[in-house]
Amino acid sequence: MPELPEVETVMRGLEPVIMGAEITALDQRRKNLRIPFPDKFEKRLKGRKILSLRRRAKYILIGLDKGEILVIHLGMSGRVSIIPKGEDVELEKHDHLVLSFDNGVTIIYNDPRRFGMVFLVAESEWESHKNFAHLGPEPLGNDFSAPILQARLKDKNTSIKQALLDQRVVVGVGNIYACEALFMAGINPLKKARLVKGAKIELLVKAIRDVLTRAIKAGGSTLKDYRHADGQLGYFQHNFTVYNQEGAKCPTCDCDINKTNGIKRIIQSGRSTFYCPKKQK
DNA sequence: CTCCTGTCCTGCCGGC
DNA sequence: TGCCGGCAGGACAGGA
Repeated sequence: MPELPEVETVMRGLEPVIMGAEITALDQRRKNLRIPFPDKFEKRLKGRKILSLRRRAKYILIGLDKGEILVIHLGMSGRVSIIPKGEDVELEKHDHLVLSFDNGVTIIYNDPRRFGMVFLVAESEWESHKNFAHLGPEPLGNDFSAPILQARLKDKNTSIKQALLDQRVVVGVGNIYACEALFMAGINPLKKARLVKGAKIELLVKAIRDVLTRAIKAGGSTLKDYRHADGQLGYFQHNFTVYNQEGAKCPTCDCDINKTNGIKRIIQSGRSTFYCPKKQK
């Protein structure tokens, strides 16, 4: 599920609720997700105060006192729910972690497919940790620009679509926003990455930034009191232009009039790509 | 090295 | 109604 904007939204939703609070209990309801939960997990969390919340790529980093970071990755189907003080905690299927805080709030991590990860890493070592060491630039940060993207694409023999999904090239872009950004930039997803350059790179950088920024805004606007009505963070409805729009008319050209049949769906590396063959050359 | 495929897991949807 | 195949927003290991 979640790409950068959804992860950012979850983090922003958690921040005002748990910042400064102390963890009083952990109910760990199974032993692993994709990877095992940390040894002595509750012991290491209990009594810890939340000092910071950050996002890196699609990871949420929750800084604890005593020098450890609680790292959460939502995988494909992870969700976080906030149960406010005074409300009953009713557990549902696939609720794997239940964190209680001294301010009365409860946080639940739910993940049906269990592709997510939750682990601890020392504050001083997280950047060299194997999950973070090879990550590319943040697309909304200063280290993401046309020259930098071009440098990372120039030796890539794969398609531009697959290159954008490679977290070493740029982080946070997943299947949906890769499709959307390529559409905005007018680039064919099948085009070889190394052949995307010049003005097209400029357009692509702008498209990636725009599409992610707009999605974060949409996510933020769905956060009512920093959570959905049902308490869930992480899922919100977007209107995608091409993603999941197979057969629809492309909004910016007359592709379906000349019976090219509008938005097309193809498979690249086993994953769906949606695009307009007329607009995206 | 790079690139591609298979795999982890459950839920949902459409076709028969 | 039930069963089955296909597909789903991610990321990794392993093989070519």
